Amino acid sequence: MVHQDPQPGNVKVTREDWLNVAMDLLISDGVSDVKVLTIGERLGVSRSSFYWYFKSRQDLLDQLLSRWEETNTGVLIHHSELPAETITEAVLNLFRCFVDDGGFNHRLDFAVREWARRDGSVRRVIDRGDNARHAAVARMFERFGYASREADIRARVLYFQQIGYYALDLSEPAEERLKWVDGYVHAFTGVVPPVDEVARFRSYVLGRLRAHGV
Amino acid sequence: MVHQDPQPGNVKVTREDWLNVAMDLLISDGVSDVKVLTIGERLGVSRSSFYWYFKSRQDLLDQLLSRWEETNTGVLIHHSELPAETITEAVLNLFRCFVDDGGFNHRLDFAVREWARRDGSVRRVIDRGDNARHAAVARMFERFGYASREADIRARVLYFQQIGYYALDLSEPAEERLKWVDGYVHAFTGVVPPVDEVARFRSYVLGRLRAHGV
DNA sequence: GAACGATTGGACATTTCTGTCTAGACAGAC
DNA sequence: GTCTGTCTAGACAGAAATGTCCAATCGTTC
Repeated sequence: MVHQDPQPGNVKVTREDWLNVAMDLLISDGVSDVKVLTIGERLGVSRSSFYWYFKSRQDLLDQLLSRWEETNTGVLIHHSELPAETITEAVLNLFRCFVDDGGFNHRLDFAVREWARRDGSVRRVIDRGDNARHAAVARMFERFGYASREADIRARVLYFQQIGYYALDLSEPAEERLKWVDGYVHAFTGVVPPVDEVARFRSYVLGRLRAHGV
Repeated sequence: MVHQDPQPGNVKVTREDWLNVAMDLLISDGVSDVKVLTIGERLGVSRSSFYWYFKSRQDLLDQLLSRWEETNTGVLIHHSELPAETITEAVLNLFRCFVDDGGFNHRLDFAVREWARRDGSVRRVIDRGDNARHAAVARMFERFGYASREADIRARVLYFQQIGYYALDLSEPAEERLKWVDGYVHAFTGVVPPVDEVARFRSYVLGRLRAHGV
């Protein structure tokens, strides 16, 4: 929305502005509502100048998909590789990316998944991401001595369950969701998490909440 | 598609025909592609006669949502209540509704979930269904002696994971998926399933597949 | 301060939907 | 056999989208 260095000539918005508003629309309303007219109206700019920056609507959508690919999957993999003393701590570290603001954006993830249901090329991009995510979580379990097959299954249960949670689109307040954390960790790892690990996670989440004034 | 008893007069299609084709479209292409023209073309009938049977497109959509409500949730709850000797057998019984043809239709479920993301009234119907499903699975765990809190969490892990599996929309062949069954049951219940229970489930699924000539 | 060129706006064409209106077709009742 | 009520087709209107064309605008450069 902010134009760092105003371009020469009669410029009102940049290509980035178009992309940012398009991304917001994709997340909140789905790909079918990413419309040139709507974005133009939000930017206070004529619809036709869109075609200066993009070849077509499809061109814009391709850019959005590239953006998605760079964000969510990378964040999740990074968190799965965070150093930890125990498997339970590793799982709690992974959970952090689901509560971090700059972390995993589940609404974006589902907007893209929905899109993929009707577009084969998007489907392929998603499959690549899901495989990478599952493999990263499985490696996390293996690092703590789980045999390859068990690590694979536990990674499936953990990752699929997390995606399922977002698929349901529950609007559970964070305090409510926190109540179940130790239970989840136990179910995912087969190990009861030490109380101090869980306490550390709880205060991390609550701190985040306060920092953003919820 | 079949007209049991041909209606009097100049009748080509019935209200049911319109609804069936609309449901197929909802499942395969999503609610935004449930279009009067498209359905009419598939039925080989003029678009305008749609308005004889339905007040408007919205009227048709309301009917589709009612149909969904009657099917998926009921099937899942029924399977969660099937008699079993052990918790592992009970979980395997529940799994059956995910492989049965007349069972849980996951593509329909996601078509409706996607729809709910942009329609508050649909959202409320879905929430009701999800609560009922989760409660049914939790009751299943309680029946086998799990304490209320643990039953609740295990129900979440199981149900959310299953929904997550379908959210990913993997196209895993049944044989591949079957490989992990005992691991899943173990992760969900904390109990290693007896080999004969798993074998019974396997042959049930494979029998189903053969019966439908896949 | 005039020319330049990167943007922008408005008019136009086209497609794809929903919904309305009216005349016609067709089986069965009389 | 005509009448009646139940569907059906086609013409029309209108909204919402995408994409094209060309003239207008406004810093920058010379």
